[in-house]
Amino acid sequence: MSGYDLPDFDLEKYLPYRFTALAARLSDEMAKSYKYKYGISIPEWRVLVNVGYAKDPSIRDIERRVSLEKSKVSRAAAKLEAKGLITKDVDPSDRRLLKLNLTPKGVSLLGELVPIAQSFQTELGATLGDKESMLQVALDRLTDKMNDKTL
Amino acid sequence: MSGYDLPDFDLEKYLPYRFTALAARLSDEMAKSYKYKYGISIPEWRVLVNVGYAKDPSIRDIERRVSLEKSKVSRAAAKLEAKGLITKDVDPSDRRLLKLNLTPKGVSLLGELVPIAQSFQTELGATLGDKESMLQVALDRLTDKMNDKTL
DNA sequence: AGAAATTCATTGCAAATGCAACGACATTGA
DNA sequence: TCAATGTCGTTGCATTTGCAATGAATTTCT
Repeated sequence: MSGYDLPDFDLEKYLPYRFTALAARLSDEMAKSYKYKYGISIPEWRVLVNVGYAKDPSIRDIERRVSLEKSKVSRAAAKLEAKGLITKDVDPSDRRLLKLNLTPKGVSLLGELVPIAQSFQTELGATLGDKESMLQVALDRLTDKMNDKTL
Repeated sequence: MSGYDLPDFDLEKYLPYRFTALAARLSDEMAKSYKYKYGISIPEWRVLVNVGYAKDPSIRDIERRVSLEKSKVSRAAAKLEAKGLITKDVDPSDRRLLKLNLTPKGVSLLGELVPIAQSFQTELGATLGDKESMLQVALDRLTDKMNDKTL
């Protein structure tokens, strides 16, 4: 018959595989809404939204929060700065750290982008119905689990 | 006060963001188990497992199933072939397609890798408890939704 | 205090990636 | 039938990425 002599394995339910595929689909779909129109890349969007919605994040903060390599964050931040969307200032209380902040231009761009993200999220919520809160709990659990591993 | 004049937005619950971060954590954690020891990369693992557990997949099939760029699949497949883990044969019924198959060496390697994936999956299942099936349903819904978009 | 170890952000460089272009094959439709 | 269109896998090339190394600042330990 067809098939090899391999252990049973249900690839369709394998979580790392499912999350990876779905995350790529969701991110690419969102990117279509801003990439061409606003000329920013996926890492730039991720950094920008973190600067807007986390308090004074450093490069390292964003690395941890978004699971984005610090060199990637650093380069995305440099591009956002070059575009006049954020500023980078050394943190006076710890001069190793940078405090990233939005410029008025950055605030204005985020103000356009966020509603797009909101409506995408709403759309996803609609397809999930009452399962969304369960999903959020499941994601919390898995995230905590992975945090423990990294300690 | 701190904060900018931005629309309300709960970044912590924003699904594309959550999935992306979690997928990266899960994949990297798994990769630690095989990357060094078996010398294969993440894309190689993904292609290999698809060749093993989907029936005669072509490059294009894998592209769709895994949301992996076809050039990425093509190059991963070339490397797996060079390592003697898979074969690539033109499909006689449609000579544009390749049929990817495991070699005995590939079967043997997958036979070692899959149990590692299994036990990781079991571990994740344990932290999710009875929520795992809900999670799978939620993932199904979102996947279907994204498939509709791409049509 | 001050030497050693740690933490941040940046950068150089080799490797990986994405995208468009290409050749081979298949399908459509006049 | 055969020209036009579409699909599949590969590849060239510019860009992006990851990783290790670096320099600056801080913390830890003796």
